[in-house]
Amino acid sequence: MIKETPKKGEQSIIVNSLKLFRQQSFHNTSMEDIAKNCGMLKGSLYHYFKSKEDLMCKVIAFVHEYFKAEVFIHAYNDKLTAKQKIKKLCDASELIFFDKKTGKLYGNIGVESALVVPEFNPIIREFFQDFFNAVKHIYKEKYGEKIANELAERSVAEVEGSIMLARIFNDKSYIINTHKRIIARLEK
Amino acid sequence: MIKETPKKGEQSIIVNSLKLFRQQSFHNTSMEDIAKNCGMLKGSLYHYFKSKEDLMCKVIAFVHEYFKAEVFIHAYNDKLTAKQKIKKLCDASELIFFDKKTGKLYGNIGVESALVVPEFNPIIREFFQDFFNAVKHIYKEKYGEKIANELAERSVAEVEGSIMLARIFNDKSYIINTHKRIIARLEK
DNA sequence: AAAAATACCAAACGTTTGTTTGGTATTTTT
DNA sequence: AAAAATACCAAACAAACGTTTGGTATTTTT
Repeated sequence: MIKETPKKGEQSIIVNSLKLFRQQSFHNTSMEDIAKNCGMLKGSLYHYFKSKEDLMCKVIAFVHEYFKAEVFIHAYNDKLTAKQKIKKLCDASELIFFDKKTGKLYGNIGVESALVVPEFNPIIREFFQDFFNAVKHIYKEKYGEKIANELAERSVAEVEGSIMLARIFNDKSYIINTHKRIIARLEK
Repeated sequence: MIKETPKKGEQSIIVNSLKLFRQQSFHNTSMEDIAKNCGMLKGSLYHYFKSKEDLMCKVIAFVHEYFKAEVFIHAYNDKLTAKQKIKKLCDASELIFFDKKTGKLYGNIGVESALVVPEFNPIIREFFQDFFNAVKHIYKEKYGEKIANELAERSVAEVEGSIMLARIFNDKSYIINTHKRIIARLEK
């Protein structure tokens, strides 16, 4: 018998939800949207998640793990120079925010909902803490503790702000220019 | 006869809505919330606004005008030096984002909803265009067209990013530090 | 092989929410 | 003074949404 059913199970629901949340935001995605995308009924989702917020939390955690494994990790690869590290980090995050197929620009799903659903706040903090630590770790190769700290804080703010502007004006170059500047700060 | 009724009329509804939208965001504020705050029934709101989105658009426009009159305007006061201008601009916006009474931190209501409600996008763009122009106008006193442009883009991104971080970590210093840096770029 | 857990379906529930309708005082215009 | 516009009230509506319940195959465990 050939199984042609869409992948199910918790993990696949999370991935499908992530896709929808990225495309249409948390508030504009209903449990029915998600269920349909998974080939099941919305009530069935409650077999895996106790609420929509619970699902979202697990989606954010998934994204967090993804960033750790695919983006932040480059900061700790000691085979690279500081400049190479930051470059890899920027490239990897561009791959996430720019959809090469559709040309669409995505934001950080957590950020946008963290300010509206207090429940998400703690996990978003963890995400940014890791983001900050990764960037700081790179700058510390070239700068002292205090300056590295300031540069990291500034870089994270600049990146997040430029992602927002990029989405509002539908123009990637805000992000690309910010990345260039961040890399330049490590230039010899 | 003494009139003790809460102020009504379109303008006062807008101001009341702004207060609620700032405190609880667009999605977490219902028409009933707004009506109650105005001392009327929610149906009555439709005498002034044809939808919740229409109301929000007018609230955003109100904020935009407020920023023009109280914040951006300092960029064009030619009695001030560039440094004085940017300083006034930063001070004025801090007055808006920090609630001295409650200690609460507010965000830019439009930004957070523009990414969720496409209808708001054009008016938010106008807001940022004016913001950008004001900052650029200041930097042009010291730098050439191209650098002023880049510095303005960067400053706006940094400010917006730091507002976001400030709210997520509930810590004003992100904004304060960013303002300091922006001012420092005009130091002799 | 029996028991238990898993992975759903089908349907309904209850609440919230934005919006509409019809009417009535009050104010403004003519 | 009559007519028209304004500023609401009171009530209902309709749709969407997250969630619950009860049940049934299927798979896993014992």
